[in-house]
Amino acid sequence: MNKNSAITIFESLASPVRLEVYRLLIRKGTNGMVAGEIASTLEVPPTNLSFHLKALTHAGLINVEQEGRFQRYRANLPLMLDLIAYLTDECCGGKPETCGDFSAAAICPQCSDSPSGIS
Amino acid sequence: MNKNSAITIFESLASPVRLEVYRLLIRKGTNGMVAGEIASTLEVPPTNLSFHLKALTHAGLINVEQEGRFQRYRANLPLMLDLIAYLTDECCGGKPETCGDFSAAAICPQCSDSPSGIS
DNA sequence: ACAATAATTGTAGAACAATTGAAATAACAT
DNA sequence: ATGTTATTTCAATTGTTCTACAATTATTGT
Repeated sequence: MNKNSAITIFESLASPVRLEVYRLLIRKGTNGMVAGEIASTLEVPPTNLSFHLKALTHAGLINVEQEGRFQRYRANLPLMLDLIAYLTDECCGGKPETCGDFSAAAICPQCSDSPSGIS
Repeated sequence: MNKNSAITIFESLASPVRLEVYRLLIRKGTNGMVAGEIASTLEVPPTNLSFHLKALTHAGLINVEQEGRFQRYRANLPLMLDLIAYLTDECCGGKPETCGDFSAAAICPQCSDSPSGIS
């Protein structure tokens, strides 16, 4: 994970259509969905959906696999873990004792080690 | 957390300047930073930084507190937890047995309960 | 009161993203 | 082979966001 990848991911999820696509695919888990199903479920014209699927795929947030004339899309959830790790990389400057009320034990490695960090 | 809040958060972090501000403030933890410090650290003109700080504040990603003529900004890390919970809300349709190789145990509540989910 | 410092607001032009419809590509069925 | 279905690409239009400069507000120090 780096700055450019993170930006691309955030740009991808900053669109209502793409956010709904991503959340839908997370709900569908390993099965995923083919493009047409996504289009009819979310009531987005196929041509527009294709534009958004391309953006999500380019960001790595979803994967695509061909099935005959269908394209099956699946969410890439682990990428979200990388992104969170990138954001909280050097939380509290790596000094747990300064974390105090930062209140993000569940997300910040340093806060978890802090005396006031709730595990 | 709802769709509009999530969109606003993603839009906020989709800008290189704002992403760097947010990461910088996470590193600074509870101390935070005043606007001028952020501007000089990231080498962004104050007028432009102000524009981005407003967007981040509006999204709830950072908080601001007045200190005399300074404005001290701090990251709101817990909001990130809400966002992640929103994304993974109904992961795998709530059926752990279908999670399979979804490989997101650390982030998806259902996957964590699944036989193949790694805790 | 006056000047200096910290930060924000308003405005305008440039850059970028989203949507649409028409056309193209590719796979399948008859 | 031909027609049909699934999906993507292209081009044009519209709307939004970014940046910079000038002006403004608010606080502090003399």
